[in-house]
Amino acid sequence: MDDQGRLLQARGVGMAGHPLHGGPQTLTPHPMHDASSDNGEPRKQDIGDILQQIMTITDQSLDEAQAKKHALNCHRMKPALFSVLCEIKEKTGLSIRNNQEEEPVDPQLMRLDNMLLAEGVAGPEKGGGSAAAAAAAAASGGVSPDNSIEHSDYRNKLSQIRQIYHAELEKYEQACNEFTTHVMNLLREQSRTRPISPKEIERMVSIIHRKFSSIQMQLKQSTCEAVMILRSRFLDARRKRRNFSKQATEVLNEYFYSHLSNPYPSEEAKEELAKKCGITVSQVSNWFGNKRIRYKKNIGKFQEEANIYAVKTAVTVTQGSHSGANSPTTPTSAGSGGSFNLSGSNDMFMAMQGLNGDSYPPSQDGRKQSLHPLSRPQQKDRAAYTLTPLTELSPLLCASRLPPPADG
DNA sequence: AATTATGATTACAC
DNA sequence: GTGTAATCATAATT
Repeated sequence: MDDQGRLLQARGVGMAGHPLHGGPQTLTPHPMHDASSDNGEPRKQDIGDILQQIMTITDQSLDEAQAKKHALNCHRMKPALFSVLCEIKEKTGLSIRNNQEEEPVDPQLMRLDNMLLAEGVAGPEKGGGSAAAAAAAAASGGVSPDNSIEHSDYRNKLSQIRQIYHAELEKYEQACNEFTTHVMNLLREQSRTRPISPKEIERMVSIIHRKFSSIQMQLKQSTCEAVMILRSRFLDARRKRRNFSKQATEVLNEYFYSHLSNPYPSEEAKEELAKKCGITVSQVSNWFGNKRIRYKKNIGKFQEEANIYAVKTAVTVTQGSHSGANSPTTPTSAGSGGSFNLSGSNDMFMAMQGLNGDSYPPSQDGRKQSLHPLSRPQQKDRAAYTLTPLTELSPLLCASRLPPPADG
């Protein structure tokens, strides 16, 4: 009962106090007006004083403020004022949107996180689970000591990045926690003089966290960038091209020349070759792709090589009656008469071997220079490389003549 | 330093 | 997906 009466009275003051923000003087009761008949007057004055003190507390020095705060806390009117503030807050608090805004997990952040995890930067310590390293190990088949140096170099740099990343992350986390606890303490202390709901504290904390996580995101971003640069410098096979080992090339060449009529290894064959050579299947595919096109473009140049491997495999193949023998360069399996795709048969290759291979694709220097990166070679250009069908070519070949260059 | 060899990548066709 | 052809970027050679 008494409480309510006080509350009501206090509320009156509180309401009046609202416009007070503009000018506190209006609220301050005049002491001389003290008619002494009304015992509400001194209280009014009290409250006015309290409010005045609260309003000006920030203008004072820390010690002063601390003392004032303590005084206020001990003030007999404090509970009443507090409850008033509670009520006001309750009324106005409704307007404060409870913006839950459950962060929809920033996709950008997720991407960064995933990448860092994949690169072994964010993952478990020294897990070696670095996908890159694992892939590299798989690719090398464990038989390439030459590039292991580079990989260790790469790993060193990566762990350096990793170290920095973790150190920074920890720093941020620590700072975040420190700041959060600081703010929470502040709010908790303030909650003695003004009502602060746990929700508000929560909100504040989440705001802080969001700010810090945006800083973290920057860190992650730059770390990702660093990793990307490192990758492109060390792992981009194109930049760091290494020739295959001699044995690997040998194995590949052996297969190529012993299947010259159809140099298209099946998936299984590729896998086996890859295993034998300690390279990946796609590397085998690349090799055959390159080999086919380069062989086709200039058979003459590969004559010797073809000879070597033909002889090599010849030992294993039973040589039937080989009369004429005017061309010892004939690959063993060439007789099967398969087709080397697109440009004709291997028969043509064999025939071409007797020619000056260097001159076959007509000089392309001019073309090359005139070819702007933006203007793609058209069918016309490609035609220069497309061999004439054997049926048309053979008479010429018999005559040991080259087809005249395109320009005449 | 210039040239050639070579593995990888790209664009395109099927 | 496979292939070719052109091209790139580097390694190796001259």
